[in-house]
Amino acid sequence: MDDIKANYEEIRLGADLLKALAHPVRLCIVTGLLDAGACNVGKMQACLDLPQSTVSQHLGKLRDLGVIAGERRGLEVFYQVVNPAAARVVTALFSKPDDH
Amino acid sequence: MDDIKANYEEIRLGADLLKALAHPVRLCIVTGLLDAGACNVGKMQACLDLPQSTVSQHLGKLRDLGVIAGERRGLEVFYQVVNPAAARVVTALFSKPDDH
DNA sequence: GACATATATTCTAATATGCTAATATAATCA
DNA sequence: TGATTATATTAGCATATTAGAATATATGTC
Repeated sequence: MDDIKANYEEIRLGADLLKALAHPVRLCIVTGLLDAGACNVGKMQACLDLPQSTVSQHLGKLRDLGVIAGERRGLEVFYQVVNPAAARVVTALFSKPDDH
Repeated sequence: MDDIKANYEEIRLGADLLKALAHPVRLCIVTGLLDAGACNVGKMQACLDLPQSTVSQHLGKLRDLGVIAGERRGLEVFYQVVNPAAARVVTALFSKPDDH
């Protein structure tokens, strides 16, 4: 607790990553991508039942923070999770600890 | 990706937890508490070098979401992390994956 | 090139969040 | 009881975030 500001930069970056994940729609996207491996925007949009621009903006935030990356194939863009820390966080969040 | 809304309530709760952690000061507090086990407010305040009310409000948010709980001893209140999912998330966030 | 489809960006209004200062509560002690 | 210390709460303002509509940018097809 004494050197709480020593690694403040790391804390700040960590908080930014958590903030990117701390929205139901974005968390839903990342969770879904981790399950599915990859997905194109149209399908996500259909699953989420949200306007195209809303989904695209959330994807943009995740992209800007390096959580996901997209690859274009023809008209479509397929996204996947490329940030190991983000994947660890989401897994940890939803992992049921062993009952005992 | 198909049943992305099936467990939407779980997603929403998870996002709320991440939101509580997604601020540098609060993440700093939780990280510090996980390291130290417990700490009183005055010491946190001194470490963080922030006004008393600012720290108290952040503690309040963490308390309201069940991330931390405080126990009064005389004039002081000692807080500790009581939410396993929050602890798992912070640990996952800062755990260095093995190089290989 | 004109058109259709998939995705991204920009703008705006509404809402949420964070900070500061002031005030309130709780516990201790003289 | 009055004063002191530690912590919590409230109110007001500034800033950030969000959703949705409109518009823009690829890419592919005719």
